[in-house]
Amino acid sequence: MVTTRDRIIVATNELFRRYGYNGTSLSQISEAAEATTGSIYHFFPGGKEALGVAVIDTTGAVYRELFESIAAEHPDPVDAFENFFDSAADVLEESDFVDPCPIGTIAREVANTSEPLRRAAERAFSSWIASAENYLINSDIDPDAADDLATMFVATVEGGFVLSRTLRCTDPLRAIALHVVAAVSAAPRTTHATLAE
Amino acid sequence: MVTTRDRIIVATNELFRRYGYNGTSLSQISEAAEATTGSIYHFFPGGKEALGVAVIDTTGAVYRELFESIAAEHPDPVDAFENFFDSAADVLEESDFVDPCPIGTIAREVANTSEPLRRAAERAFSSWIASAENYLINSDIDPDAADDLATMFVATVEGGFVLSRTLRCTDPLRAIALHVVAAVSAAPRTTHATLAE
DNA sequence: GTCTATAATTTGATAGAC
DNA sequence: GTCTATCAAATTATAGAC
Repeated sequence: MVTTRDRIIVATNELFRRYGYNGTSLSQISEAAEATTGSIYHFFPGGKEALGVAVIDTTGAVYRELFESIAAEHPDPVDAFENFFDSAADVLEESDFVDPCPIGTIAREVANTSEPLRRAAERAFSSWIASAENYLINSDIDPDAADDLATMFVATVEGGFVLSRTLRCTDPLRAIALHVVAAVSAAPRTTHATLAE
Repeated sequence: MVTTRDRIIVATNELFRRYGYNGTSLSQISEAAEATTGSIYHFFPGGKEALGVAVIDTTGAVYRELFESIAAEHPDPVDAFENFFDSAADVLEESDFVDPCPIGTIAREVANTSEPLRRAAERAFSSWIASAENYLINSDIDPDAADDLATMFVATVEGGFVLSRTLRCTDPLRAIALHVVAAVSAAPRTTHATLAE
């Protein structure tokens, strides 16, 4: 069942992807969500800022789960990261280069003006890094290397989105994918004790 | 001689770094630049958008020149990239995590609403990639590898800024630097014909 | 080139009926 | 929970004197 609250969050997410946080007005949200400002303030008494936090938390979890579902289908991390970047490039192109995710944009807009929003973005980024790190360790990448690798992965996703979206071309995203994959390939593996020892 | 036009551009750049494009008002700019709105419109008849384009073009050139001056001092690309990321991390920390550069933020805010601003950001990114590629080729990196490497460099800078600024910690930037440096080290070199042949 | 004054619109947010 | 009406403040931009 789609509640009014859900409709507001989904519509706001779509608007933030296109216009960012400061570029989206409550009247736009009201219209797109088919909910009056009274309704918006009923569900989000904290106003636009509280709504923004809810959008970031929701979208952050969706993207973490997307990564984890791709990871679950690809035991080899090289395959998983290749697949993730390929999918991201396809989605970007099909959407006519609308940002796939509003979190990075909002993070940059409000990092110096809203602690609640900044901390929501921090939660999202940290959860992605932790998820990627966990997957890498379970795929026998050395734990000491996994953290840096996961951090670099999230950074390149963010950087790739900005470049590809601004240049309106998926080449940057695909060039970056090659290097992330190379870094994963080159990473030291966990050495397991064998039965023969 | 510092002209009024210069003052407006510098002040706007500082405000955009902190609050983004949509988060900065003309009244803030007027106050920070010590110039009335009449003056702002005198120098930028196209209003806020035209001023934004001027800011992006100016800052884009400044950062390209910064990279080129670091490159000129370090013949070995590994040293150059290491130095660049180290400096960036230091600057970010010293400024209490204010964005060092407004271009990526503006690019994400307006990519779907202002073609003049989007194209200005595209010019800046492309000039950085071209500059890094040119330097890599002159440092005997294989030209086929140099383009992808330069693209990845710019993407990781952008991604590293978002992560480190949002997490208020330079670790991401430093983790990323390690991987960029590793990618440069692993890149194929140009094989030169020698006199002995 | 710089100034003040102001137009026209939109912003985020609230009050109170139903 | 949803609605309409409305507030005060801020927004970009312009006009015209100096």
